[in-house]
Amino acid sequence: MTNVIDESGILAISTRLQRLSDQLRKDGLLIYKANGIEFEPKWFPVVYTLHLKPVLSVVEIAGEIGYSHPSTISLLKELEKQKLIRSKKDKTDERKRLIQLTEKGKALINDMQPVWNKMIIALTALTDTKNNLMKAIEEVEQQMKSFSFFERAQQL
Amino acid sequence: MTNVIDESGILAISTRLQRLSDQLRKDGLLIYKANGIEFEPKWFPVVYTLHLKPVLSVVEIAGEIGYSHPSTISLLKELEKQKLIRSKKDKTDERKRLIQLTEKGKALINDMQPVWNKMIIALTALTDTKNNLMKAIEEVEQQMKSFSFFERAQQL
DNA sequence: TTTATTTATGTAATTAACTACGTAGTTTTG
DNA sequence: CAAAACTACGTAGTTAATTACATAAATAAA
Repeated sequence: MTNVIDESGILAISTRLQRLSDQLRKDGLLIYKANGIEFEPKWFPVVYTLHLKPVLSVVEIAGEIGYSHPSTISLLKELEKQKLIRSKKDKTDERKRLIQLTEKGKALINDMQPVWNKMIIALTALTDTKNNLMKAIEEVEQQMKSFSFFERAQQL
Repeated sequence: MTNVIDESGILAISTRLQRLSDQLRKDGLLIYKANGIEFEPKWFPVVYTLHLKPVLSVVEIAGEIGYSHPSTISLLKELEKQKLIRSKKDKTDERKRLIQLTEKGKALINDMQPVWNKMIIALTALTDTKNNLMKAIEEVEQQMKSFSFFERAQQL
């Protein structure tokens, strides 16, 4: 811990969060690879969403994963190239593209289950410290919902 | 809380961290603006580092803030364009560029102090919940140092 | 039933980080 | 002390997200 940012305290919290996120994502990729799974961590939100809700439009997926719709479209393009998802027009609303997992996609999820389980165990061990990271995130999001960082700072 | 990602638990922790980081950074920008300060949150690590250690080379700054040196160079270019920093060649080592704050940079830091204080208060209030976010981050980084996410998952 | 508004999707340009590579000094080694 | 290895910096290209804009279909309103 010799560096300034680690010592600059809470002002650098955004940087710290991002760094932690990146590290976890990088390790995630390594874990999939080491287990012979061809899957990128950034695909997880879309694939997991379609696993739980099998047929959704582009905007619905974007809403579920909390990304903008253009970001979602580009993820969907990658997943389509991998043949993990496919899409069809909604017959009752011609604007909508309905997305679903392909058989290959469903099979991959099946193969990934044991890896996801390992990840859950490892992440739980990693974050189950005196101050639980997942709970801390949830608590802060809750706090922000009632009163954002901006509002709090302006009120002073 | 209707969306899937918020409910998918710890597997989506990297996405959650990133989202929180983005939100805080966006609000940070708004706070600077609302206080009449022309400053971008992404400059904070470099500027704060130079505030504490007044003369550093490019690679030293990169090390302090935990970024790659090309990322650091591009931040330095922006700060130089804003005339907040300047650089000179190290006479004992011709490869090195030594960076320092300009008078304008130092004055800006002075003007920002009250804003930083507001931010510290707001962030502290926001994150001082049952599970303290800053402490949680530090604890997880400590955990990862002895035994990474990848290592933990592979060992199972 | 036109017209206006909203919604769904898509494209283009931008941003903020990265890795990979190249070059020029500096240091180490045979 | 010449060659090899290392270090510092810079550029180019990539990535994963964004915002802004455009278009077409559906819905609401005049």
